[in-house]
Amino acid sequence: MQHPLSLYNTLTRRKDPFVPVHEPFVGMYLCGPTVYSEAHVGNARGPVVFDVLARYLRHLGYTVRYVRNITDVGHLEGDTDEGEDKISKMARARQLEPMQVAESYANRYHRHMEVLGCTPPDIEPRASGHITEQIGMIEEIMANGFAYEVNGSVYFDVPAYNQQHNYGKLSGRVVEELLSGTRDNLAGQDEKRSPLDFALWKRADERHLMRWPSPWGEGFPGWHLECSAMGRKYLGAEFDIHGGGLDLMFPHHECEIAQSQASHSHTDEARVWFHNNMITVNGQKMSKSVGNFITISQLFAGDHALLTQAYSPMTARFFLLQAHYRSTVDITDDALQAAAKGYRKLMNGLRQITRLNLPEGTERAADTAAADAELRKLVADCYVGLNDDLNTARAIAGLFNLLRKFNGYYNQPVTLAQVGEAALTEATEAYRTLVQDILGLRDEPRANAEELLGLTLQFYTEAKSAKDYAKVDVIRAALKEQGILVKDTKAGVDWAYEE
RNA sequence: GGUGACGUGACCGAGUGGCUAGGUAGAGGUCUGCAAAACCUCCUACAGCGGUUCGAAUCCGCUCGUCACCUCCA
Repeated sequence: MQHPLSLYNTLTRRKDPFVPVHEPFVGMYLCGPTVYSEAHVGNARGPVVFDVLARYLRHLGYTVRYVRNITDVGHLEGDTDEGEDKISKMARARQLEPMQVAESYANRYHRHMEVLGCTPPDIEPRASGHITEQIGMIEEIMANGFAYEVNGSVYFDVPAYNQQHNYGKLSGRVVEELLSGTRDNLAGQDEKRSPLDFALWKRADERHLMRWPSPWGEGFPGWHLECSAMGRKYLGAEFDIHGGGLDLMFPHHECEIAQSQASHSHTDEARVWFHNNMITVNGQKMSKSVGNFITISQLFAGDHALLTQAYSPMTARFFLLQAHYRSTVDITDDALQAAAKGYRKLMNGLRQITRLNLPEGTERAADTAAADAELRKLVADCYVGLNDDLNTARAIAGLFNLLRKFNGYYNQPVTLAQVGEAALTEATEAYRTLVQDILGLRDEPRANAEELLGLTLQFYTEAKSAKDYAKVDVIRAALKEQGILVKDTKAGVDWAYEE
């Protein structure tokens, strides 16, 4: 498959041409949500960007298998090993079954992803459903001498691993430097041989709600393990693209690579490690711990001190895609307002391209070569942007340039006659494809049907009192076409759905 | 402290050794009953100071500033 798509690979620190392991198949894995609280806008960036990547790869003709996990077990609270996992903690606080908490947030996450236009992943495995696989992986790592058991917990032996492999290859870290930087941070880590070691399996204390039997007693899996285990199960020992937020690069993804190397495959799990940058608020990373976050629900409702109004899901998607995924993007009310208008403009273009017909009596120019070439260049620019490390910002800029052309044709049919039919069709189809299929921006109906109906009934009432029965009949018939019955009652005009 | 990024016009935000980014906002114009939309024109910026170069916002150095990771985080 010939195409010039290049992606920046964190592992190689440069843009490399994308070559799948098993063409035409592409396996991609994205670290999904930990379903113990409401997702914020920052959490939406990865899925949106990864969705565009999946859409574009499909557009290029690949058969994509997209896996995104749901983390419903295990992530420790804080950096001590005494913590309880987040879901258990919340469940205890609310007197709920832990899975109830997870399920409820997972459902909400799905709704948000849906309205954000994210195609569901092909497989959405849950950590809790893959305990067996995770235990199996731990056993492999132990058998290879890269993990040890202490008091019912199993730890990954980073120094041992680093003697044969390179721990830190993804994030550019050096084990010696990491060691020197962690000296005063040893509280509660006495079970570990090295402070860099990380848990593969944790013994559950009596308070811990989520627990599973294992060869080492009752416990739960470590926080980096699920992705390695599930990625391997559904995508193979070496798959194509592993994505996630930049803040997962270390230690999470670093540990994933170590686990994969140490257990079985001697691969880096994925060929391309794909990291999106953070959303900032006033220049500072949006994060749960800092508390400067806007939840997705708050954004959609306009329910936040930083927001003057509600912003629709598609506005949010457009806003995210207007920046390149490897840049930080600062979220402000002004920026969102600008995005809302830009998004609308793009949507108006979607309707505009259906109206570009040569008027009766207008002759198409004999030689359209120049105009055709110009139009094709504008289309090509969009793809150049996408191919260059999925630069959606450039692609969108290209779309606006195209749209300006289309609007010009519409205003001045003379100029429309200068361009050939084939080139025009290509361009309008490219516009539609890029906007809807690749960027995944759909037209959100803006008009409120009830209000429009109310307006129509107002005209109906006015026509009636003016005894303009011709108009009255026209309105009634038109509404009947839409399945709406107008009802003249003593109390006034009302309506009902036709039964 | 270690490591790594970044500083673009009123705002957001691409990009790059020489060629218009784009969106939003603002000004003028065309169109229009008024308006809106659209189109045309304008506002032509790259933190500061040096250096390399025929030429740098783009490469190098220094200074200032901001941020990220090193701990749960997309």
